Amino acid sequence: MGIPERKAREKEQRRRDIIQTAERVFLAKGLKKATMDDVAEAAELSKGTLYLYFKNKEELYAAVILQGVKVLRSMFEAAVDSAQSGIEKVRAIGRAYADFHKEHPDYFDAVLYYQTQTFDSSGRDSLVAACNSQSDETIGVIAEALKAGISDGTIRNDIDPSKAAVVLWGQTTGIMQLASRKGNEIRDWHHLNPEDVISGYFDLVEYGLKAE
Amino acid sequence: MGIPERKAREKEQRRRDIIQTAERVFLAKGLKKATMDDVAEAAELSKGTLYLYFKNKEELYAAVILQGVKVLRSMFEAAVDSAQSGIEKVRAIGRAYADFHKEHPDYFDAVLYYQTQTFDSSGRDSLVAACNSQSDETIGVIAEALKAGISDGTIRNDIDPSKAAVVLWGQTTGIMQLASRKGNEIRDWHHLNPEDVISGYFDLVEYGLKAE
DNA sequence: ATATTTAATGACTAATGGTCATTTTTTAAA
DNA sequence: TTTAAAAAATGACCATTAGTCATTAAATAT
Repeated sequence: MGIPERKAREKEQRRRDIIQTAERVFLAKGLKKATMDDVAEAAELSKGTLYLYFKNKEELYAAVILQGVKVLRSMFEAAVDSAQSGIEKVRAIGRAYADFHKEHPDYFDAVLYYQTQTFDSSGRDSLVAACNSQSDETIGVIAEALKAGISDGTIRNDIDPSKAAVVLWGQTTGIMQLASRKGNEIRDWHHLNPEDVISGYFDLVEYGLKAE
Repeated sequence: MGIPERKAREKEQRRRDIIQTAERVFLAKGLKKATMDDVAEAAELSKGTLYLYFKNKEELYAAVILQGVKVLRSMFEAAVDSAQSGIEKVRAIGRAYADFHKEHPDYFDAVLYYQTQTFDSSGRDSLVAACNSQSDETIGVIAEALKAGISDGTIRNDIDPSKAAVVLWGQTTGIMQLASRKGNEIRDWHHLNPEDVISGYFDLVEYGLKAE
């Protein structure tokens, strides 16, 4: 009885194909502007078929977001590996986030979209759940850097690495969002360069974490 | 020639009425779910008339957002006045943001929407520009608190109050956004209470700013 | 060769932001 | 007061698009 297995494989493959096409279309036209018809045409399938494989448009968004979060996580990991001391690792992570924004603006927008939304009742095997899992791991990378810093004495030992990792994740996203969305306002109203705001943020974080 | 003046007054009044109605409708149904037809019906006007007074739906959103930002700013001001030392003022602002989220969740969502969007070519007299102005003043309140802290010696004097105010605004928004949108994930994946994350954040900020 | 199950289709619906020719109301002129 | 011109308001209409479902096509089993 190898036929059911083969069919399951084919179905899974088709699903993957759709995701890949959707990612191309969404990143090219922007999450909001790309329509399901666009995706269907690019995938050389009817729109109805898309809905056989994905509950709705948001599920397809989630697939793109997932790729973005994965890229971000891997950049964080590379950053951690590139630095020696714990405090340097943390700063490297910050720089990695800024690089991510610069090098992958589309993915950045996707990840920001994920951060902004509340996805209700995300089935356990859904793509949204996978995004949550990736986010968790990403925060885990931060936590590891903090722990390394506490071990090597470059980060004060009275902070809770797990909690601080979540805090850093949230506040850094806030800063990147501000720089990305309100860069012009920052310049016009506050006469500040967004880059300077970001580096000022890094300085403040470092000061808040550093031992001694 | 008093007629043009009277007509201008009436037009302005009608505009105000529409804004007030729109605010009621948007806050009741949620920004996304409320339709222009809803607003038109509530305002006892035809939909076409709405578009005589506002360019599009986003302009009406902006009116609601403006109210929200005004409330937030006034809460910040009250917080600053309630505290003595500079560092206490900063913490009070943080608490005020958390209270704003709790007491005015609809306005909080509106402000968050504003923070997330990039409004292109916002005419100088538009509501979006007014939001920008309010944001500017809100950040100004933070900057004043920081300056007070530097003066009274409770905040270290090597920070740039203007820059740090923007940084605080951005990162605090990020934390509030995380707590608001990903509270469940924080609980499920990291076994942390969002409230604890927020207070942990406040602690970290205080440590980063405090003198001595 | 036929029946059954599975996969795919695309015409259709519903919702909604936005428009515009037409109507109503107000003001100015005769 | 009557009529013409200007301003304000209307709502039927359009375009877009997410999502559905009866129908068709393809694959599999009998």
